[in-house]
Amino acid sequence: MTKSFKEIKQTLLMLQSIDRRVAQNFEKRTGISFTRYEMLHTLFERAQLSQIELQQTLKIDQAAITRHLKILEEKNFVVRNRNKQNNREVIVEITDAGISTLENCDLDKNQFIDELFNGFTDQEIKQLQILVKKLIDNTEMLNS
Amino acid sequence: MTKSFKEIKQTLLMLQSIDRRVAQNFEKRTGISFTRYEMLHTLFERAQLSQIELQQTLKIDQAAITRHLKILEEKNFVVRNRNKQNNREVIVEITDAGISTLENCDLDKNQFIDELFNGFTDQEIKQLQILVKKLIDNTEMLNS
DNA sequence: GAGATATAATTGACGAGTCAATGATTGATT
DNA sequence: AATCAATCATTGACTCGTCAATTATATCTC
Repeated sequence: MTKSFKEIKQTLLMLQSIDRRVAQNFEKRTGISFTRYEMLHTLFERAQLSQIELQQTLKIDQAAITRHLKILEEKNFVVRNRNKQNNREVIVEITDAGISTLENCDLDKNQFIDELFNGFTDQEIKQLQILVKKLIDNTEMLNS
Repeated sequence: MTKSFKEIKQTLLMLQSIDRRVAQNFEKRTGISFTRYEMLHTLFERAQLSQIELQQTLKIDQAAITRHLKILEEKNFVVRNRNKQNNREVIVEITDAGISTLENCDLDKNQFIDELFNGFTDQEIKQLQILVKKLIDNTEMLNS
């Protein structure tokens, strides 16, 4: 039951293009990289996290996490400390400066999301979410 | 009418993760980069194209196009010649070697698509396509 | 026809994420 | 207790795509 590749190809191409544009445009508007914003936001929601936990949430490589955190630390948006209970782990926390940076982005971020999903009904957003979830579950099986 | 950012954030994160995994896994299976496969496939469908036309189809930067074509040319999968009617343009064509490379990938590619869209109904694939199209239309408005 | 403008391709420098190798710490086995 | 394996973080080398600057050609305008 092989699907029409031509259409699938186009959909995948569009998906990649969307991602790139989202990242580019988000940074242009808010002044902070989309990935680093997501990191900060995740840390804001969940207080203290190890880098592994961040990695699992953001689904990017550990090496990338380390490098982003280095940048966020230089700007004093996060602090990092070894976990005393397990010295292999680094515990990351957002700082007040980090939180206020998040807050400053809020308007631009909301505006951005509104434009990105302009014309979408709640139903469609939910539908997209479901389909994307299904896709990512499938990608998790790909390596076997 | 700001949407629930938490869910949207997650959807966008998943989208990016899907794209990366698709590219990684496709190359691992077929031995050719996903983007370069798409280039070859586009050239196969449409015979002769300028690099600008390729760029518009693949929606990646011109610079990236130039570099991918350099690689494809080194492998003799494509040939490039200046357009005699307009010497600014380079006309790209797929070679027989390029075509047979495409053919060799076919089985792996179909297998890959089947796994990626495993459990999707035709209806769902169509739905995804529509939503993605809507999204990309919105991203095109973002810069204004 | 000469000079300004536009278009196509190329190059270099950059940021992002991946993989593989390394280091440091912890846990398990004997 | 000593070795061996597993886990977490870091680093270097790499690919990919972007942007900005450059070159070459074509088109427009006076």
